Amino acid sequence: MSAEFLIKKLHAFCELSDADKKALSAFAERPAVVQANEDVISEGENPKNVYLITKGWGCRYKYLEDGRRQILAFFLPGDLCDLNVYILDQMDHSIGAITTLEFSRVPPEAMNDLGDNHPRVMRALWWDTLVTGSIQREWTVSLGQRDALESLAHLYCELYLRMRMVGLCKNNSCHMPLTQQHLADALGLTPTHTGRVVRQLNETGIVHFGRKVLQVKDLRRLQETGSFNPNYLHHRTGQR
Amino acid sequence: MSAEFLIKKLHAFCELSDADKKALSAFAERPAVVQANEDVISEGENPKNVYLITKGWGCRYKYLEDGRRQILAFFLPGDLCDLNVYILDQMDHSIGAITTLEFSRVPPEAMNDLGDNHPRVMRALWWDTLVTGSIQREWTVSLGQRDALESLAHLYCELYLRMRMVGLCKNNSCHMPLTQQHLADALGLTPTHTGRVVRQLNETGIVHFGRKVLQVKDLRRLQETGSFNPNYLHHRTGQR
DNA sequence: CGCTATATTGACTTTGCTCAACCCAGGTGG
DNA sequence: CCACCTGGGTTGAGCAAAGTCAATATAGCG
Repeated sequence: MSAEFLIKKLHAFCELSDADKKALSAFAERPAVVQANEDVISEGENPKNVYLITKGWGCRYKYLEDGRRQILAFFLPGDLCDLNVYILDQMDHSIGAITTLEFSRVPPEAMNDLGDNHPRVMRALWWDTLVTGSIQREWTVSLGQRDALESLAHLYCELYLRMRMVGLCKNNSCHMPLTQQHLADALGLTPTHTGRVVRQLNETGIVHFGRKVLQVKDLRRLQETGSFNPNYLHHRTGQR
Repeated sequence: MSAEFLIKKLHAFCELSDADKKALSAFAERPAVVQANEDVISEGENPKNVYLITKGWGCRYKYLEDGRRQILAFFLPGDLCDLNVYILDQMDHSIGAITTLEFSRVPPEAMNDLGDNHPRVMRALWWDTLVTGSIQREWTVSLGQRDALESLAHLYCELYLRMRMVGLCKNNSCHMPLTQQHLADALGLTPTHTGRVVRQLNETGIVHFGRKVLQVKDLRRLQETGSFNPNYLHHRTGQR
């Protein structure tokens, strides 16, 4: 039942029936695996499926000609990539694995089928897609307006709440297998400066990141530090 | 026939039949108007329609608590906002007018109808939505990786090509009713620095922006300056 | 145990920010 | 038709945030 994380996440939007859940579970049969640093699909390839991440962390990213890289989004278990991307001829960015990554390919027919027979689920998936777009816009805000410390705090909030939504937090902590290089590529900073800012935030005592674990000691203050407003995640209960 | 710009744009994706075009034209009946600096819809409101911009320029934007503003995207004639946004309870950002703005509200029923009776058009609209997402990601890349000069050149390219797609360029020039404040809010810079960079780019002779007109004298070199690769616009003919 | 990744530190540079003064063009009203 | 006003644009000096580069430390992992 490896669609469990997706099902858990969609619960933040609406209740699903058992039949709904069963239909979603069918998505996650025969998972594929890629190793860390390999691509699920690369820029320029023709996308033929929707991808459902069932285990591990991944990211969207894009290189410029001269080697600069921007990470555009992180993928967590339960994340779905681009509901109808197969309309396009080629990917304009890549999707890569950060850890060993397990995922399923959902063919367009399966999506159509879901649309015909489980409209409530389809609606929930569209909700998820809209939230993904909203997260992308919030990254634009971070990169444009927030300074390094705020941006990092904001990213911590996003990832912590998303992990919590799929039930992957315990004791105010969650796994976060990112290097400072990953954070730097996501935040548009250099690894050196990212390191300084990570330390600076650790020293506040509000949060601690190290050894692949993010521990949020004071979520309220972390949100303040990152000028984080959870409304953009469109969680039914308001997500705090 | 104020859906003409949308129809022209969709041509970059596929051919549409006369029946298809007629169905789209129905979208643009009874246009509404807002004045410059007013909102089409504001953050927090419940979105009930899809909006089609038929005339003028607008933008998506978002304020932080302390008054910093980030412009998230520019809207040009022919642009459609958020195909199924009415799934959400409230807007997580605002859509505002830059000039006097003419737009139509397309109700969900009209969208469903289009999906049922004109699948090719629906597919074209989804293409447009995917391109909009791709543009959003490219802004993330600009803000994260490109310096001020590159970012501005990249934005010039985007806006110029988008205006050209809807037939609003003449003699390598197009109308661009943006102040340096708008550019600054979009690029994550201060107006002062934006002004310096605008002048700097004008002085290269590659492009000229002033008095609300953007003149592209050497598109190839402008693209190089902005490390601009048009593939992300997913134009059928490759868009140069 | 040693190798490679990752992370840390320090000195110096650069890009873009701040703030304040000033200028200019175009629209308004006398 | 001209004077004024206002919003936008420009200039300059000093400053801060983040970048660069290189050396060093540390930590997982085989």
